[in-house]
Amino acid sequence: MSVTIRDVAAAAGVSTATVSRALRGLAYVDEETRLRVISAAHQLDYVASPSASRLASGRTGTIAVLTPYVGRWFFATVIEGISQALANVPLDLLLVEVGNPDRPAIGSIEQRLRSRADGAVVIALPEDHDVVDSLVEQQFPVSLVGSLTERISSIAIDDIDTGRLATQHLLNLGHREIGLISGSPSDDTRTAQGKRTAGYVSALTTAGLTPRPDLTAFGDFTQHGGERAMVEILTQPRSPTAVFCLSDEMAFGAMAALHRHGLTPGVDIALVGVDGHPQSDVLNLTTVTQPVVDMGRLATQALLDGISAGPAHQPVQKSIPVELVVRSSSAPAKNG
Amino acid sequence: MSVTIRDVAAAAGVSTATVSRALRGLAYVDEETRLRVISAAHQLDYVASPSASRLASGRTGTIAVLTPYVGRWFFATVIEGISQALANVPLDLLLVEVGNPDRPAIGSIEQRLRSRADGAVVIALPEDHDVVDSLVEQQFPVSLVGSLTERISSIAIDDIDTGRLATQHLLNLGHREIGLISGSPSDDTRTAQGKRTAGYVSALTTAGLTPRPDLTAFGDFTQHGGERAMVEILTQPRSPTAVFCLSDEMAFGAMAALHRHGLTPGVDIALVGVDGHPQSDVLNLTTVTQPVVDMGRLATQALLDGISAGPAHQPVQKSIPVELVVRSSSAPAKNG
DNA sequence: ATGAAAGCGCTAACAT
DNA sequence: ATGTTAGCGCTTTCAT
Repeated sequence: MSVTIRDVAAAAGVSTATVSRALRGLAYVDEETRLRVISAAHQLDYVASPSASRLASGRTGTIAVLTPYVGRWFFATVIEGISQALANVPLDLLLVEVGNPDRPAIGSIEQRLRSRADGAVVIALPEDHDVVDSLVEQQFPVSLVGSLTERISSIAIDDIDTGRLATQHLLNLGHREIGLISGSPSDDTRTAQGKRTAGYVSALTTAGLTPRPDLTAFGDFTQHGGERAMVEILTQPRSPTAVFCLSDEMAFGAMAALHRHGLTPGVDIALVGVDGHPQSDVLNLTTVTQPVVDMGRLATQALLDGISAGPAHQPVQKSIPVELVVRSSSAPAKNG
Repeated sequence: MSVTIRDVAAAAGVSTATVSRALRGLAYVDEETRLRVISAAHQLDYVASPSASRLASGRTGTIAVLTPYVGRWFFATVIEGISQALANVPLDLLLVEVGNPDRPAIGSIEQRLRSRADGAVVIALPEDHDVVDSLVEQQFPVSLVGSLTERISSIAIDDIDTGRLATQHLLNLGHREIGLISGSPSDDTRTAQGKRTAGYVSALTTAGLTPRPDLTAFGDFTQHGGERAMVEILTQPRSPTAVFCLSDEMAFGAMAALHRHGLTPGVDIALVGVDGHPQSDVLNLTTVTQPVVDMGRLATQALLDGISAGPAHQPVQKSIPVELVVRSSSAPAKNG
């Protein structure tokens, strides 16, 4: 079909082996020869066939990104960081949507991945998720972003601390009836959701309060879900004076619900989110921010290091510090 | 390393050719044989090596997505649509960030793509962008989302109309001094930005008005940029009573700027955006919405059709209808 | 309906 | 420093 390594070899008057070495910058090539080869390759507009070199070398030259969602802010932003980290290395980025219960894939992902990528950055999947587990078991290089674990490279914020920080902030403001908008009803303590909830509970109990189950609702980590959840909470007999939302997007929805009920965030009900979504600024949402792009970049770097160092590599674990950004959505309890 | 087609062949007592045929669902395989092969493959946990089959067949089994940004809402959402369209076909999704002036890539993208993907969905790049041009010239299957052109499959909204619609809405409300927040100072008329601006100008001139250059500012399609742009506009001697923002994200920034200046969108200055970003709802932003996920899905489908139909394929052009969603950010001019 | 065998275009020993 | 030569694991004629 197109120009092959043989054409370049012929044009440069060398063997294909020399072309291969010269073009990949390997040693044992006379500088003069290298230049001749490069020039020939350039002239012929030669590009090595990835399939061929992958087959021959056993390396795929690609990094897979495993993510449950691609459009949501947190995930898209992590992917942006990964893409940045990959911009200056000769690796392809294979995007794989996984574990989205709405859309099951064909065939097992672990299986397909094995021969398709040299490693994977996994976004927001717990360490003992089936896919992660079987990948790790197969010695497949993996790096997690959004959850921390000892045996695998992983970058995340301290979610328990995040929950505690947000809740404590509300407590400090004098709030005593603090609701919670979580993602889904699950008592899985390994997930970000589980940990943030644990932090929330811990802060409350430390303050001598008991979490009221009737003030917990679920928003599926979407804005519309957050809106519905807030409505649910508002229809309870005794409304809270503050609500901790496990993500900014849900908090935005909660804000919308408040507005629709003629209430003002920070005046009638205090709101705190998690993420540091760009819009939290415009909407004056108090939030616990995390450096999402950096996290994607760091996880990718850890993965690349792990791949080049081999299985002996010590996994990198990095707990990224979060920061509470106080805005007008959280104000002192009016009280009485 | 792992189990190959030969192992399966041995286990099933057939040749590798038969295994290949059986597993890919080709004809001329006895049903009984096929079952035996499938069962053997299953038992051995066999997965065909993509590099090998790609090399042998000449097809890459992957679709590239070319995008200038991965984290921004519009782009991430289009990618989500593409990912959805690819979920049920055996094609990999290769994500390639291009044309982001901040981060030049290594080597020419067109060149690398040729041997890496069977086709590409290109997001928001004009038809005569270098990359698109050279791809098309090489007969490489391409499908555009975000711009329309006759010779290539393309899905987009009518951007001129979009600009006109938004501006006309403001005119209908009685506004006469209508500012513009665009992306960047460029008079390229092929881009979405150029066309929306043209629609804006057209609506104004049709109404007998002359666009005032001092009421145009640039926000780089980001929220912070939109904020700065709005500040610029506000510091002009004669402020407008309304501003048309070429994207919702910039409009959010503009809202923030207004708030910071003690002004209320829709009361002091009317605002209209473009996109239908989920947050436009919470923020009560009047906007021209486009079905972004669908557009990604449609473009992908068009690409796949084009690939299977061969070069004879008639390109699909689809101009997606937009819809003006009126919210409280646009109110009648106070007037006098 | 199935098998044999020749590649696909590279890389990686191994020679020289 | 460079060339020779076996594959890598599949697909695809061409036979049978």
